[in-house]
Amino acid sequence: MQENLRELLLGGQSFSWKDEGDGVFSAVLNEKIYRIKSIEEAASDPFLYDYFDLGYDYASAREAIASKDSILREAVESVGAIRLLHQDHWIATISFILSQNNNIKRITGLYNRLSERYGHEVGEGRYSFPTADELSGASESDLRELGVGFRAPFILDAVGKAPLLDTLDTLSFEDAMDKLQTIKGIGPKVASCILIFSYQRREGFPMDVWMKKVMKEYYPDKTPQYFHPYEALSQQYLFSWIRNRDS
DNA sequence: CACCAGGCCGTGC
DNA sequence: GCACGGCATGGT
Repeated sequence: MQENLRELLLGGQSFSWKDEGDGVFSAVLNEKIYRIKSIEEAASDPFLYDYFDLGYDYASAREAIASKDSILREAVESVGAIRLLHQDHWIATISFILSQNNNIKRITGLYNRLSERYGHEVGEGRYSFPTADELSGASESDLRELGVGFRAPFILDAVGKAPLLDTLDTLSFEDAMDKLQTIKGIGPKVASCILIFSYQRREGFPMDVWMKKVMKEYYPDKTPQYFHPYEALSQQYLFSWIRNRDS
């Protein structure tokens, strides 16, 4: 099945990637500028191998999901091959704090402004996303001037609690959810996105406005448990499917 | 002008 | 426990 690199990189899992045209996508990650045109190119790079979760058998997962019901089959066939990224904990946390009551285009803009203002240049005029330490120099009014709005105090709370992010790996999913939600601005939806897209917790099932629509319309009597053991990937397929169909 | 976007917080009941 | 208003900003 055809890899849908555009949906994977620009579809709301990550806000790090830029479309350079001609099928090329670039991002500043791991203190470097990465440029790729296909998933296959990532296999030879240890960082990207891990980032793109290349050790997981997505072909089998996709087939299992598509076989579950006709809606999921439609979603898988229309979206194509996508994955669940394995992003940096800190970057994912701030990214999804920025995402609340916001849209992907504007989230990406805020991500880039934070990088250019508080990150550091890695070459070619491209900037890394700021570390918690780099962001600790920002005041609430500084952040509001950048355009983050009411999320400014949430970002500052996350800066103070950044060490917490290194304590989640050994916890159960529910305990990790609870601990993440001790950071202001992180509720169930944002916490599950962070756990899926940064901690490889495939049992997460984020309920944003798009997924509420899908569940109400197509799964009125179902819970996320219905999609077990592919909650997160099923959710990502349904999210991409409905968003591309209705927007 | 209104309503929406990968929601959450604080308050009231 | 659940319902509801408020919240910054930019797009439609």
